[in-house]
Amino acid sequence: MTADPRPASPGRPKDPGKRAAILEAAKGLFLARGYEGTAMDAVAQLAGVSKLTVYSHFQDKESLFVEAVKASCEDLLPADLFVARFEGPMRSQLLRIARALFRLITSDEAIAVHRIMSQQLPEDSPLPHLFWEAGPERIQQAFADFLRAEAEAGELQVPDCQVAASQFFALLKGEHHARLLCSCPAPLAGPQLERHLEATVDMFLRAYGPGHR
Amino acid sequence: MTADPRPASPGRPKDPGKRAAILEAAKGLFLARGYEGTAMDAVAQLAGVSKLTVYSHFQDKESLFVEAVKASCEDLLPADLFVARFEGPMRSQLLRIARALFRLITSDEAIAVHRIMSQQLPEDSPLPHLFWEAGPERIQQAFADFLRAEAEAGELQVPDCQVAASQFFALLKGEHHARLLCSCPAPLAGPQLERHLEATVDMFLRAYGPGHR
DNA sequence: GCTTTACCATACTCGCCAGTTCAATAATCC
DNA sequence: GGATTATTGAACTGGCGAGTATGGTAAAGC
Repeated sequence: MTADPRPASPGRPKDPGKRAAILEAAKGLFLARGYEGTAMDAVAQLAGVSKLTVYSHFQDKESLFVEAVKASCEDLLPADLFVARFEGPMRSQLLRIARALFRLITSDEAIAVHRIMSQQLPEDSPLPHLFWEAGPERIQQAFADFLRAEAEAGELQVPDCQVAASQFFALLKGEHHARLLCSCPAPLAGPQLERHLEATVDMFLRAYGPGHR
Repeated sequence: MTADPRPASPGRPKDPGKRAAILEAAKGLFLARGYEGTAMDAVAQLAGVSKLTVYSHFQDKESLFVEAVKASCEDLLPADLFVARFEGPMRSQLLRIARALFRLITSDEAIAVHRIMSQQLPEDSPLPHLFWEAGPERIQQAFADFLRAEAEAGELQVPDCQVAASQFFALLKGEHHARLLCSCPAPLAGPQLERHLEATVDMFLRAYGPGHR
């Protein structure tokens, strides 16, 4: 409906390619240097575009910031859910999920977005809710659904799937995620990473595995 | 040794009260408004002091910032360890510890410090390590020691106390801490809070409680 | 008394940056 | 063709804020 191929206005149409380039540049700079640390001139230059063009596509710096962060949030969402297959023993499935999610939430881009959200933004900014519901909330919900299905199949004993999903993510993020946010990372090489994932899954299974009590 | 009552220099000595006032004002403003959002004039005014006095006590804005954040970190440390008493059943003890720690890490000041640490600071800034070792690291270490003692007393079965302590904190922070950081808090009133604490402790006990396997 | 240093108030310099103005050129619709 | 709008480059405005300069007053040691 809004995809009208005939532009309602006469004259030269705006180049959507430029808009995309500006948005891409803004995503990179805002995530890397923060809001204050990013000058509009820098965005224009990186996008290969005049500053006035930036202001013709976006009302002001704050609008551009919001659009850029929104776009980054959507980038992070792996559209396909991670819980497609129901094969193999529970521990292997959980390990596979844990591995994928851990890579996602410790990615440079995810950490950068998380940092942006941790600044104190204007009181009425829509970004926090937007981020939370598009990101953690949605993934956690999908995982809770997975748990519910497995519980009904008798593979798990989970009294409250929401709580269990929340706990799983808390364990998975663990100390390392907090350290990444604080730019105080402990080196987490391959085998240590795998040990962390196993410790997470094993603790989860001791609490909710079949026949635990 | 450095507490020489005789000032080595002649002339009027610096007023340590002023220095403290400046530092106090800086702590408040930096934590509330961030580095960029805080003007030196504002610090001076809030401290009831001339701007030049600020610059006579601290070299520049960045030095003041570092000192203020360092001081805030130390404020957060409850000098007395929380694991003094060994009375009552394990679940009650853990609940008591969880309650105290949760109040600490979700306090306004702790969240503010956490936010500061989440900005991307200059590459070589000493703050992240300083914060981490004075804060989470130390508390977690104390808790690990507590676990070790209990394990030796047969109250718990903990193969790796460091890992277990880390997991306990991850669970305790949980979803709520992340939401606080993102200014996207879910209301966590009294009874829900207590349920969260119980869920945390119960999961921990299922994993490491006596006779779990 | 003298000297030295801390403090105050004000005004100032200077760089950074958001946002605008202007004159010219390019693309598109009629 | 003409009208309309997009885009450009460069110069410009205006505000904010870090850090400094100046001239004066107050407190300490001698």
